[in-house]
Amino acid sequence: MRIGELARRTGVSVRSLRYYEEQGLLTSTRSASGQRHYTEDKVDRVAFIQRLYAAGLPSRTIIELLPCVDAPSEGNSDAAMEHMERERDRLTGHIAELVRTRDALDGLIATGRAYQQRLRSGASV
Amino acid sequence: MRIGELARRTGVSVRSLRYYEEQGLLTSTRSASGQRHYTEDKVDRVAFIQRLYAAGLPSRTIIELLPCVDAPSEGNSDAAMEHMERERDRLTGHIAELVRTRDALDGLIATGRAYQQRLRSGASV
DNA sequence: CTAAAACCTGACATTGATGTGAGGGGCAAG
DNA sequence: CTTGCCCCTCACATCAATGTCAGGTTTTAG
Repeated sequence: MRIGELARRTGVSVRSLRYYEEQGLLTSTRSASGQRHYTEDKVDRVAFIQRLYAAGLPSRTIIELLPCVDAPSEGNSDAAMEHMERERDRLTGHIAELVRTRDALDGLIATGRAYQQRLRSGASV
Repeated sequence: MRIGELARRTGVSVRSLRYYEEQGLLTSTRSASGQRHYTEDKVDRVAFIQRLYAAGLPSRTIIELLPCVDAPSEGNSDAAMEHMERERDRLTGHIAELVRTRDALDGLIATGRAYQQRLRSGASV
């Protein structure tokens, strides 16, 4: 498929797809005229890249990890393994923090709802 | 306390504290000579701001939410409540995504470990 | 064949949080 | 008084991902 279709199917902008390629995260074959062509599996890869981005991994890190995805257990250096574990732990900590923040938001929301409830039931300010 | 101490105690750079103030997220009293002075409770506020930032809320959003923190249930407009609920939901979705990503990383790590195990036990490539 | 739609490269713009540096006060200790 | 450290403002730099525009080629549909 060409870049437009990949963009449509992944919800990622054409610009970003070219950027991923520039960063070495995504590969494509080129037609004689220079147009990029992608295989079906690139859809999943783009989705995965997006998730890593969303997880806050910088592309530098993603570049290190992708070989492990491409060739699971082929040349996974100890360094790469350690890097993955570090990122996993970082992510775990980050998740915990987000959960705390969400709980704080929930608390605020509950307080606010209770107040609105009181208002509606006729209490004056 | 002055800005340097607040920075030290929160682990946030002096630059960032001034930026928070510029964004209306943090207040300070000024001494005659113009130096910022903070009360003890600002330590917690800065920590909270940092967590909201870490949760990916842009300062625009944080500005909307902070009044609800400052005066719980006082003038919480419906709009602010809705905004908080939206952010809470967004956060929930984001957390779920991060968990998925972490699980994917875990999978890669497990695969890699198994491979290294095989290597160590004498299998050749 | 032609027009529209999609693609190409390259470059500059943007956003948000933060770094950094210049140039200048404020204040305590020696 | 001077040295050193902390503070002030202003302004420009940075980083990463993405947007956007320009000028040009390719593909597709009619």
